[in-house]
Parts: sequence; C-alpha cells; structure tokens
Amino acid sequence: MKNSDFYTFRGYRIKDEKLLSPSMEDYIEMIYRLSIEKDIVRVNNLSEALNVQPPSITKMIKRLSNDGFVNYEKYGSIKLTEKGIEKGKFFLFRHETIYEFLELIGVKENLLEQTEKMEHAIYEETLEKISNLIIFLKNNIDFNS
Amino acid sequence: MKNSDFYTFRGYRIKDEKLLSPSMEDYIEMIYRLSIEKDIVRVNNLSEALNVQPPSITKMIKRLSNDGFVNYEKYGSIKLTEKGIEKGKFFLFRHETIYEFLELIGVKENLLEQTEKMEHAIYEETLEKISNLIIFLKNNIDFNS
DNA sequence: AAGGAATTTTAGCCAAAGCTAACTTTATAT
DNA sequence: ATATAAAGTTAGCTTTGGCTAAAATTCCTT
Repeated sequence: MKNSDFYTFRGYRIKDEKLLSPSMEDYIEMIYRLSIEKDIVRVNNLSEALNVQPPSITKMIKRLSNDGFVNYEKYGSIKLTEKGIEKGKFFLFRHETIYEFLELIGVKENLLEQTEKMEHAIYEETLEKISNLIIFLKNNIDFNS
Repeated sequence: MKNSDFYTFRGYRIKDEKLLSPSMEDYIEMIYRLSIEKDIVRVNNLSEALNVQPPSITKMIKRLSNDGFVNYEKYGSIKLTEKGIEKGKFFLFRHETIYEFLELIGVKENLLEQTEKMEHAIYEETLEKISNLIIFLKNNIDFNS
C-alpha cells in the first residue's frame, strides 16, 4: 500500500462520479421517510425535517428532478420517481441498519447524529457484512458486558 | 425522535463548528504518517500522497497553520505542532481501527477506500466501542463463517 | 556563479450546498 | 372577493476545497 493510494474525502467523490453527494442522499432519504408518513410532501416539510432553509430545498429539488430522482413542478408537491423510491428504500434500510449496529455495540451519545454522519460512508458490501454481524451479535448478547 | 432532529451532512458540520473538516483531517493524518517515515515533509510529498495538486496543498497548509495544527513558512517544510501531533495520532489510530474492523467482518472490495471514507464519520465513543468489538470478535473468530 | 530544472506560491476560476432579502404565487379567512 | 398570511422562488452572496496557468523561489549541475 503506497501513500499515493490515498485520496481526500472529496477526492473520492470526484473520482467515483456516479455517487450521489451526501446531501442528495439525505434529501432522498427524507423524502422517502416523509412520503411514508403523509401522502403529500412539500418544500415546507423538507425544510423543517432537514433544518435547511426553503431556498436551498428548492435548489436541490431542481437538481434531483434533473437527475430523475424526483418529479416536481413549481409550487407543487414532491414525488419520488421509481428510481428515487429505490434509492430511498436503500438509504432508509442503510440508516436503520447502522443505527441498530451502533445501538447494539453500546453507543449512547449522539446516536442519531452518529448514524446520520456514518451512513453516507458505508458501501453496499460493508452494509451487508454489518447486517450479518448484527445477527451474530444478537445471538451473543453478552459480548459487551 | 422527530423528523426535525435530522440534519444534512453539511448541517452537522456547521452546527458543530469545533469539528475539523474531513479534508483537514486527511491532511493532518497524512502529515503525521509521512513524518514517521521521513523527517522532512514538504508540499510536494503531501501532494503526491493525497493526490491533490500543489496549489491546493499550499492553501490548506495555510489554513492548518492558521488554526495552529502546523508550523509552516513559505517554501519551507511542514511540521505538526503539539496540537497537530495529538490529532494526527488519533486520526491514525482511528484509521487503523476502522481498517481492522472492516477486514475482520469480511469486507474485501475497496477496503482502503471504504476505510478512508468511513473514518471521518466516527466519533470517539463509537471508536471505543468498535475497539472493544474487535477484541471480542477476535476471540470468536468463527462468527463470519 | 550562472542557468536550467524543480518546487512552491499567487491569482483566479469552478461546483456544491448552504444562507438572506426580496419578490411571486397560492391559500385562507372574513 | 379581496386582503392578508403562508409557502415557494429568484437573485445573489458565502465558504470549502478542488483546479490550471503563470510567476516566483529554491535547488542543482556544470
């Protein structure tokens, strides 16, 4: 392993351009969450849920719409496309898996915040391995005592 | 847990302004790494090691110098301050812990890249719990078969 | 000691993702 | 039905962390 195999965080995102940015992931995940709870999602709801001001929501929704994750027209309601729903499902599953994992190993402080930060950094293979690990740990519940 | 407990990735960084950015962490970690290998670290070396162009290095080093993590003067060599060394040590330990954890649970693809992305998202308490977990898993090595 | 090569810096550009202020559109209440 | 309130958009600013091109400095070779 040479030192030059390293990249900065940003470097990885640029290198691997098919990835959604963490923010895009957050938006899609939250739209998905919200659309389970209520049948209409608006700029408003997202703004509150993500603690981001409305103009920023508008801007990002345009981008997501452009990239085909969302159907949206001005002043309307926000609907995930098929592609968006797929992503949303995955992001929510990923979130819940990480949350459960952290809880299980005994993380107490800022559990939600820790999950939110971490989830964007987890690749699919890793998620799978963590899923397996959760099952194992649940059958060996004394591991943390 | 209300939806409005959520923040976007960026939101967390702004909220918690004492945190170093992922890039700053990468730089400090790499300077620390390099200064173990060689006794003089220059813009050059960092540029190669991080796959970032020299002007970007200069810019970031200025920032790190400003924030007291690094001693630097133009055209000179880059030296971590006490504060910087402390951080560097921690970041390297964190890196190695995450790497070992991922390896242990069976992650194979993009192991280094996965580690690099993930490490910035790990809080101290989580790192501690993962350390404990590693010890446990090593004594139960069949968990992944 | 001079001149070319290598290194570093400066200047200025870009995109992402926030923000505020001001404007427009839509919804609501009398 | 209209006035006001609420919601959403536009315009334009900011910071972060990259980049390239060009200038400056330092190093090395002869």
